[in-house]
Amino acid sequence: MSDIARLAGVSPMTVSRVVNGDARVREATREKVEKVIRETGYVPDPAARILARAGGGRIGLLYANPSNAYLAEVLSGALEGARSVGLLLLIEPSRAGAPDEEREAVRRLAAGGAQGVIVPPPLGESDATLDAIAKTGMKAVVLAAPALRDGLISLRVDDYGAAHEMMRHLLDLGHRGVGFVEGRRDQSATPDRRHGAQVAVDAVTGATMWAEAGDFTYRSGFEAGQRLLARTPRPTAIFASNDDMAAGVLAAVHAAGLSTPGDISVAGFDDTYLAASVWPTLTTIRQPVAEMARAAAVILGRGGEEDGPVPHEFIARESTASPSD
Amino acid sequence: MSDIARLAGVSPMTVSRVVNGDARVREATREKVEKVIRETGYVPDPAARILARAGGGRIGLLYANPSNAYLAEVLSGALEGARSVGLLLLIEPSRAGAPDEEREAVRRLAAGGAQGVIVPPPLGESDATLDAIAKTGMKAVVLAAPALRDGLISLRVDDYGAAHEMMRHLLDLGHRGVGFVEGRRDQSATPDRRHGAQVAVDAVTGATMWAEAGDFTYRSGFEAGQRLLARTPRPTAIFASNDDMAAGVLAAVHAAGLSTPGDISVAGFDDTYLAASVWPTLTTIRQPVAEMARAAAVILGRGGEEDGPVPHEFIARESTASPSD
DNA sequence: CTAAAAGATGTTAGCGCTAACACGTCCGAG
DNA sequence: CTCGGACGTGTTAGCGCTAACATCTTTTAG
Repeated sequence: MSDIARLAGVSPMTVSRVVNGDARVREATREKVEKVIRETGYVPDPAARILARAGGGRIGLLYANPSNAYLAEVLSGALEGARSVGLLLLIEPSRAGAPDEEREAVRRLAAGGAQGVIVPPPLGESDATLDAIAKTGMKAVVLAAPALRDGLISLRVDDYGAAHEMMRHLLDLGHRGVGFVEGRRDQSATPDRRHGAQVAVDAVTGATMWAEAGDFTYRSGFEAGQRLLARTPRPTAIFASNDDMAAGVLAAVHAAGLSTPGDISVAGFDDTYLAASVWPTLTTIRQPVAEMARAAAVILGRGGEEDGPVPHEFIARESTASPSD
Repeated sequence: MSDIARLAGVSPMTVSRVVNGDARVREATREKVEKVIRETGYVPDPAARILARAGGGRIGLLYANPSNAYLAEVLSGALEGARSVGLLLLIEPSRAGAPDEEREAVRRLAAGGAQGVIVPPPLGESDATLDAIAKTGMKAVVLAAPALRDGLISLRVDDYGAAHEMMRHLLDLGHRGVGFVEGRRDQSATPDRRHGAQVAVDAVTGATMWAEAGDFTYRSGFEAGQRLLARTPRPTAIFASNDDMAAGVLAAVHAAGLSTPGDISVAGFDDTYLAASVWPTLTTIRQPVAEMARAAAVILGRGGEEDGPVPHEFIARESTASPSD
């Protein structure tokens, strides 16, 4: 860094300011420094930055295995958000369902000097993690989960509204008997989604919704799909509360010798990688996960308190159509 | 750290020695210090360690979106491996297929002081990434890909052997007409797996293998499955060269009104999350991805040169059985 | 045209740790 | 004994950067 400073004819501190996007640097100076940086290919040393900020400027990202499908997006978003506000991202593996490990992960982040922590699902609804965070006094942003404790900031889509919208879509297509596959009972999005779907159905005379239990896995979707297809009258559409289960429902439909969307429309929720790769591709609700993670990093950095629902997006694909009769 | 030193009645340097397992510390002193560390829950600041070690002690992990399913495992493994040898892990998003971004990601790591880099698929077979790495002089360990350049260390399972073993399993069950779904042509595991399967088939008189193209996606598996099922005589088993495609094949089997494994056995490869979540669960080959990533970090840290195939594991689940006739 | 405010840059100190060397203290060989 | 070395521990300096404050320069108001 001092080399850069010398080459640009300024002090190291000014270089630091330029690198960190400090506003109080004259345009001419900034350009001079940036030019030298570009020419030399200088990149600041992350370790030194962390150290110098000692206690400040770091945030943590917890992650647990089950959030598999999200991880790449969460990571990218958080990394980018952290970079944009000049924060360092400490990444720490945790393990949902193993309270000791969850606590240890939080403790590590705190020991690492994180002032804030991003908590993706399913950790955001885990008492062990939440309590440990509260104890350290770190700020926390939970993703896709409600703010279960005071002081928590929640970034999530409006599950109720999104489910309502999806069910509305199915009803508008003309479906009157619709199956619904619920998610895990211990996640608060589950009742929200079901409720949204139910309210949409109740608003249409002659429409009925049959709900079946599920646990967000492909397999549970497959089984719930089989149960729904065995009903008389048979539903003409099935709305599963996540994509994995919707894929399972799709398999059940095919296994029953029926086609999608010809005989049965199928809808999912989340817009994970799976939604666009199964056949037919799934009509679903997109949660802007990367965007949420980026926002979380920015909130933790700037100390902002932006709460409230994140906008979701209805994604129409091939798996829904009007009933054939 | 100085707190620990004070509490234990020693100098900070001695604490450092204890933390780093330096041999020249009297047993009594070590115990005293360790006791204090345990009681206080002290965790050394990785950033400061790295910094003090002047430039050394950092490795990078590149990741590209498509490696979605692997990411969580690769990350956990790499993080743990890095921690175990006291390295700082720099994580850098890249984008396979965008040469400029790939080069930029590598450049960033090099500038960040990484002396080595872990390259998960599909970046390990990308010229842009590989050339950029060579230019920086960093050591590199590629995961699940061959060492396409001199000096590269490759950590991969024996694709040929594993495919041979899986096909052998199907033949042993009594299958004689077996479908095979290939992966993307630009990944070297593809011919290896096909070849392994082919050789196993050739060793059994009366056995035949029909290969279909695929590109590792669920959808391509579904389509290849449909083509294979349309053949006469129809295969009694289908071996797809990854789990996503195997799941697609499963869907095709069900769509054709057939059952698995009753009518058609299906086998996958990789043992991703999907393999255990579809119904029926997939017989597949497990690649110890987390283990490989951990090993990569350790190799880069210790400067070891351990090469050679990583042991894979044959996982028998529900999707394969003897043919019904 | 001057003084004070505002803006831009420099200086000093230190983040938490570890190399490198300096300093005891105890040992056994001569 | 007495000296060289082995051993255990402390001291000093500095890794590359940034907070906080100090200083210098420009602007603005009267």
